[in-house]
Amino acid sequence: MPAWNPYASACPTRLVLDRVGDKWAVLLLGVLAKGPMRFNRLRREIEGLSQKVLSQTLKSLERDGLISRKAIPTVPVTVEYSITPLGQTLTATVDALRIWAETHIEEVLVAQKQYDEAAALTA
Amino acid sequence: MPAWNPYASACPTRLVLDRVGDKWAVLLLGVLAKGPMRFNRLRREIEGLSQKVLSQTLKSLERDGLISRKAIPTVPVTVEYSITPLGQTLTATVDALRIWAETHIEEVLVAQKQYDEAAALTA
DNA sequence: TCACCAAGTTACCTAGAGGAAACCATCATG
DNA sequence: CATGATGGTTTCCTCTAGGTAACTTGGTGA
Repeated sequence: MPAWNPYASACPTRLVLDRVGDKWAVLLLGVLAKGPMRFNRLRREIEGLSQKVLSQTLKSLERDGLISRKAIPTVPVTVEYSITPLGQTLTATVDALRIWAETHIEEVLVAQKQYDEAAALTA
Repeated sequence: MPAWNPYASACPTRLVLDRVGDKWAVLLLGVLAKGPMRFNRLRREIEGLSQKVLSQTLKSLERDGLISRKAIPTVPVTVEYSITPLGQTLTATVDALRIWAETHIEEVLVAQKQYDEAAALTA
């Protein structure tokens, strides 16, 4: 195993953090983890997500092998997106993060409150 | 527990993803997990990190209660940053992500290669 | 013929993140 | 007196992510 260098874009840590740090990518993986879905359905399901960004995000997720795209020759053609086994393993891991957040959010909020109050005194 | 809404900035999921998606924040947590460190030492340790962003990132991490700041009245004054117990639990969780990345990077790279080759054919 | 669905692409614009580098205060040393 | 260390703040500038909205392609039905 090479010494991973987080500054290099090729570092796997950076790759996964890029995905995980992307709000829409996480949301998409979460939705698709529940079952396959078509393009416009995803758009309606995830409020606030524009066509452009949806298209971009789906592409990069597909490129990473986390989701797969299947064009079905209906008329008009429908395109179904589904999560891959690889994508499944990632959502499982991201879930650990979600659980951390739900477990510790109170502590974070308390810390923020204290910090802000202390800052208010100084100002 | 309320139904967490990932669109709201108050959603804990978004909060933790904001931190985790921040390259420098993750790097800082990683370094501080190994032991306390002073400002300028951090700057030298983490190549490419500007003073401004270091300062900003340390502040937000401190505000979230993930690290703590201690000014020591030496001369010139030294400021020591260290990870909190709360921060420790987060780094442990983020490690799961790092492990996912190291475990599955090969699959992702293969997927990307296949995707790019297929795209090259179409073009 | 016109209108409408699908799934995108493209052009345009703007706000914000982040880098570079200068500036600040304090004290000690040469 | 000037320089260098400490730990920052401030200004300026650039670059890109992402939003809006219009356009595309192809086929179907009114």
